[in-house]
Amino acid sequence: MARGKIQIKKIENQTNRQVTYSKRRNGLFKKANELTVLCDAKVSIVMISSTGKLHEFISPSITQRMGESLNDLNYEQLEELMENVDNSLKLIRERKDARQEDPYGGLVEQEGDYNSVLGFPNGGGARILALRLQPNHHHLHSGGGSDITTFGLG
Amino acid sequence: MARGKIQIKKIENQTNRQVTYSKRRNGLFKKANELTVLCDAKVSIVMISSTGKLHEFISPSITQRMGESLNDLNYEQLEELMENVDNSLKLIRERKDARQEDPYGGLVEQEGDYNSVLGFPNGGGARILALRLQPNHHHLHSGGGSDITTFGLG
DNA sequence: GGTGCTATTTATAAGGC
DNA sequence: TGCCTTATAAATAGCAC
Repeated sequence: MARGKIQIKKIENQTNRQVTYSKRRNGLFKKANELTVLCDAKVSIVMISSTGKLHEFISPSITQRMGESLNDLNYEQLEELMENVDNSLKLIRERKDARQEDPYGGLVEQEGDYNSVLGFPNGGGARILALRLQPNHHHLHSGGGSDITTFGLG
Repeated sequence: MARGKIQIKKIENQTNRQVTYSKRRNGLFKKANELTVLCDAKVSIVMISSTGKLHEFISPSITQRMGESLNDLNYEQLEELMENVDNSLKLIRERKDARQEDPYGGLVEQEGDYNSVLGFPNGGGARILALRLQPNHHHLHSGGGSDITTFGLG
C-alpha cells in the first residue's frame, strides 16, 4: 500500500514476510483497539505467525466484564455452560471425525446472539484455549512450549 | 479518518456508532484476511458489538489445519489437552474468585509458543466457547440467544 | 527483531440517496 | 438499514539504519 501496490498473496521472501507480519499485526491491533473504544465493542484476536509464534489481543472491556458477569449467571446459564465444556471434553476424548472440513470454507462470520464467551486461566503455566463449537463437525490444533510478554498500546 | 479527524473515544450517538462499527468491522476483517494470505498466518477474531451481536473471523488456514492436526496429537498432548479442559470445567463449577482483575489491564500480547489452540463444534446448536487460560486468575462472560449467517470475503 | 522516512495506497468520516 | 461519493486521515511497502 505504499511505495507501490502489492498483490494479496503469500510473501515468499521469509524476511519480508516477517517484517510485513510485524507491521500489519500492530496495525490490526491498533484498529481493534480503536474499534473497541469507538463502538464500545468487545474484541478478541488470536494469531499465529508462520514461524509458530502466538500473539493475542483482548479488548479491556472483555476482560473487565468477564469477571463481573460470572456472578451474574443464573443456575441454568451456569449449567448450560458446564454442559458445553463437558461436551467439548467428550469430543476431545472421543477424538473422532477430526478430519471433517469446515462447511464454510474457513472464513465465516457469525452474527446474532451467542451462547457463551469466556476467558479465564488455570493454575498451571500460561495457556490459551479457544474452543469453537459448531454443529456436526469439530477441529483441533495443538502446539507446545511457552513464554509470555505483556503488550501495552499507545 | 476522512472528512475530518476524530477522537478515539466512545461514539455517543447510537446510529453513528453502529455505522462505524459495521464499517470498521469490515475493515478489520479485510485486514485480517490480507495478513493471513500475505504472511501465511492464522488469525481468529471474535467480536461483540455494543448491541450484543457477535461476529467472527477465522482464517481458512486455521480451520483446515485444525482438522488435520487432531490426528497428529500424540497421547501426551491429548492427555494435556484434556487436563486443560478439565481444569477449566472445574473452575467454572467452583465459580470462585470470579472478580479478580486482569493484571495486564485487559490488553495483552502473548508471544512465544502456545500450548493449544483448538476450535471444534458440539452436536447441539451453534456455540462458541473461547477459553483463555492464564495463571492465577480467571474470568467468565456469558450471553444468550441465537442465529447465524455465513460471510464470504471478496 | 525493531525504527524512521516518505510516496502511495487504503480506509473511512460525513453526507447524500 | 444499506450503498454511493469524496475529501482526508491512516496505514504501509520499500529502504536505510
